Amino acid sequence: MDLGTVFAALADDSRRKVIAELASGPEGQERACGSFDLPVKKATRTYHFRVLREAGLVAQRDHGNGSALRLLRADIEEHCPGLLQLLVAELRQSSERSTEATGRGGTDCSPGAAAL
Amino acid sequence: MDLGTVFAALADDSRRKVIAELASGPEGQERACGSFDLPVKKATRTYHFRVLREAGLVAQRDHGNGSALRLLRADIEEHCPGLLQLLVAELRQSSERSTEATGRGGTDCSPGAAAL
DNA sequence: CTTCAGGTACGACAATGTTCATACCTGGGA
DNA sequence: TCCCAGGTATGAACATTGTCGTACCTGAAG
Repeated sequence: MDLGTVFAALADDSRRKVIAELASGPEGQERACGSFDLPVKKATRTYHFRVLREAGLVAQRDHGNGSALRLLRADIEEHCPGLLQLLVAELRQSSERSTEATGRGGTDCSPGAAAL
Repeated sequence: MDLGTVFAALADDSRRKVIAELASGPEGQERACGSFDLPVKKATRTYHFRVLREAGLVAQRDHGNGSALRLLRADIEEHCPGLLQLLVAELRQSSERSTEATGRGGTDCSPGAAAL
């Protein structure tokens, strides 16, 4: 687990969002790759998932037709304690911001945002 | 303090080393820009320091002839708790590695590494 | 079987990031 | 005074990254 690779992976907004949403969910949760709302085409999505895998942050399981991501929480907490909290806090802040703006109905309709 | 900018800044080995060495030193310590042993020319060094400044990680004071870096520890700890510990741990590991290899005389001759 | 949604692989491309040479500025010491 | 060490600014070369179109594969539904 290389810090440089991890930081490079987390420098991108889309990838940080994926990790933060996974970290907001329960331990061991698998989430469908298509369930992340990213502002990019699917080829780019595939690319981002690969970067996250190669940084050792997630594992990807192939369902034949679809696939799912699982956060490698134990590894991350062991090598980078506190890192996930940072990302979750950022995600929470951004969803608070959009809740303020619209009055209701921000990003927190995503599963797990209210859970932990 | 933008997480994306911070992670991008810390994705580079040289920049991570600078922050880690500053974080290993005492609070409020000022360290001469030239005292960091980086494997790049001085123009590149200047560039890296600028990236660190613009990420909000360090402040730079001009001595006329030379200049010095100071870690913005309070800001970092407030917005990214635990981040500095990660970098210090990585620095310590790498200097342990070189100490093992040579038997003695690794990177820890740099000021501040043994101090605290 | 045919079609379709979800993914991947590959190549292309623009945008960014990293590195350096060079020229320049500044202050301190010979 | 004249250098020199330490920094910066600029511009160029180069590498990397992020994005996408396209072609392709796979399993499920009709």
